[in-house]
Parts: sequence; structure tokens; C-alpha cells
Amino acid sequence: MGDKAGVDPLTEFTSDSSWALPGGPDSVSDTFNYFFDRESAILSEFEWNLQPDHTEEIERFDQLDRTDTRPDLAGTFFSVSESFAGGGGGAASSCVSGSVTSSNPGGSANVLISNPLMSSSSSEDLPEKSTGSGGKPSEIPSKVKKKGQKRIRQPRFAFMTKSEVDHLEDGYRWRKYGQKAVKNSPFPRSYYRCTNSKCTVKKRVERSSEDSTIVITTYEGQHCHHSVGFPRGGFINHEAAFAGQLAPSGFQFHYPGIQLRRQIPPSITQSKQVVVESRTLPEPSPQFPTDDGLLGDIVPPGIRNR
DNA sequence: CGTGTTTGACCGGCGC
DNA sequence: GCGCCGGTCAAACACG
Repeated sequence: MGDKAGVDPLTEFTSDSSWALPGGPDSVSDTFNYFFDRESAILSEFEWNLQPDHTEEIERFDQLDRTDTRPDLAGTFFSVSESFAGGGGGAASSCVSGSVTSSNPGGSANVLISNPLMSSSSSEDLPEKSTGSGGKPSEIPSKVKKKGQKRIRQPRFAFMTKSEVDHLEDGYRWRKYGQKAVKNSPFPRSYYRCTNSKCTVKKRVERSSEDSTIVITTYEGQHCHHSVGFPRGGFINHEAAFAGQLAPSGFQFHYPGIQLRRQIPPSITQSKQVVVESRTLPEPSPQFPTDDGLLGDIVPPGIRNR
């Protein structure tokens, strides 16, 4: 991986599913590996794929948001959502494609995230690699391979978050199943799996080797169930925002705390099916957000005020 | 006792 | 073919 060779991987991202697989300079998984696994390059990749003026904007927000802190969560969210489909490989989960609309009381922004391409064949009918030790088949493939084809991952979403804690709460319960040292990084990578037995979503959490304050979280797969509850009094962090994307179709989460500071112009997001957002947390306040929104219907107050 | 974490071993992909 | 590396497994352990 990592054979950039001057090729912009994101130019392969189009609204047409034909880009997915195979063909092109790299497969989708390669692109994602390239894009997400090289954490040290992520920011620069963003910048690389953005107009220079946008890059400056992001950097500016980055600086500004360093002062916007909370004990455990702080600063800017750089998030990337990718419309992602396995094309012929059928990488998409069989759960659902969905969307999440996030709005704040100030009405400053709506964040609409969708995966229009996530609709191909179920991953369940794809062969899983032989499991490691022993014979117990792992539930649902996280990577699938056919003969002569590169392995295909389920849809993945990566986030960069400035945070002091590695594992950010997102309303779902996770079980850690592994930790590995990462080459060229002093920080280990942790592997988590959703504790819901029917859910195959995984996520990886690691710190940027370049900026230890940045946590890189990568989701893989889609939740087949609702979250168990939102932490921190209704505030939902970036993970939850994207975890919500994995919710059943038509289900909408309401995130009163999220304030969209800027969004890449549609000309970029539409052509490449990439959304890069820089979001900030709400004002640090002793009070939890009062906007119950949908949370009032979903999450018991006791949980929200944890 | 149930649930979650730690950690070494194992396996497969991939580059050389 | 070999070695490196990422990802996963599962036994042991910790904790409430």
C-alpha cells in the first residue's frame, strides 16, 4: 500500500458505482488502506485533495478549536465519510443504507450523510477467510476475497478527533478483541467489535503518530441495531454521528450539540462522494444541552446525564 | 458469575 | 519462497 505515485486516490470516488471494483489504479480497499492506514498522512491527504483555500480554512479551524476543550473531548473533528460500495465484490453490508441528519438548535447547519452506494449484495454470502486459530468460523467477514480479487472490506468510515481518551463513547457498546503495535507509530492500535451478537461492526482506534492528541477511529460495517444510549447528556460526538449513519434506513438521529463549522463545497463532495467536515463541540457548559430532541424519545434521562 | 480487557499466538496478504 | 505486517483468536486475567 501507499503507492501514491502522484495518483489522487480520491479522484476515483465518483457517484457512479462503477468506480468501485475492480480496475483503476487501486481497488477500493487499497484506496481506503492508503487513505486511512497511513495516519500520518491523513491531514495532508485532506489538504492534497482540497482546494488550497479550503485547506487553509481547515488549518485555521484546527488552530482555533484547540482552545475549545473538554476534559475528555476537545477540539476539532476532522471527519470523513465515504460513500462506499463493493461493486461487484459486494462489500457493502446487508444491513441497510441510511442517512443521518444532524442539526443543532441554532439552526446553523444540517449535516446529511448518506451512503447511496451501500446497497449491493449481502456480505453474508461472501466467503470469509479461514479463521485464524482453530476452526471456529468468525461471524461475518470483515474482509472478503475471491480468487484473483483483492480482498474487500466492508464500508469504512474514519474520523480524526482531538481527544485525550482513545476510546470515545458513541452510544454503542464495544468489546475490545485485540491490540497491536503499529509500524512507524509509537501508539498501539486497538480493535473493537460491537457487543451485539448480531452486529458485525468493528472499529479500530489508534493515535496519530504525528500528533498524539489526535485519535483516529475507523468504523467498519454497519450497525443492525439502535445504539444503547447516548452518553454525556445528549451530546453526541463524531463517532455517534457516524455510527448513527449506520442505523436503519429512515431513522434519524438528532444531535443538538453538533455545530457544523464548515463543509466542503458540494462540488467536491458530490464529485468524489467524500465529505470532509470540521466540527466543533458545543460550548463547554456545566449544563447539559437541554434540547431533548429525538433523544428525549430514545434515551432515558439517566443515561443521557451520565 | 458475567462481562470486558490483556496479550501471545496464529493466519493470511503482500512485497521483495 | 520468505519475511514482514495487519488482523483475529482465545486463554488467562481483572473487575464489579
